[in-house]
Amino acid sequence: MGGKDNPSFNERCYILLKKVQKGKVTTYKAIADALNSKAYRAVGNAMNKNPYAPLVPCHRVVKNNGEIGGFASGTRKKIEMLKKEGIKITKGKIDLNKFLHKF
DNA sequence: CCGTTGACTCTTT
DNA sequence: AAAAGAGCCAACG
Repeated sequence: MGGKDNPSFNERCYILLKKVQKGKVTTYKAIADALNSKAYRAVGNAMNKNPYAPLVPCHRVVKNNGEIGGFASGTRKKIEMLKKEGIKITKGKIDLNKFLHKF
């Protein structure tokens, strides 16, 4: 981030995501919305490539329906990290009313 | 420039 | 409730 080109869509995702504190999550849609875009999928792609982990906590991004979503190193890992941060996952789902970060 | 590719989402079966 | 279809959009070759 420090010495890159003009902020691409991806960069903006990362900057936004950095604001999500431990114990909270956000969704692909929420990020796209915050960027005034409908590029839900592009957000996922950005996370998949995230070069700034763990500074940018891409594991705190889940699906809009509370399911976990994917993870470059395996969804299993993602779940464990989230649990370790205090997020409860019931039947593979997160209660967004409780854990969703508000931008 | 055009076609493909997804860590997606919404609607309709 | 679960699956299938359609829509979306940035990145890459």
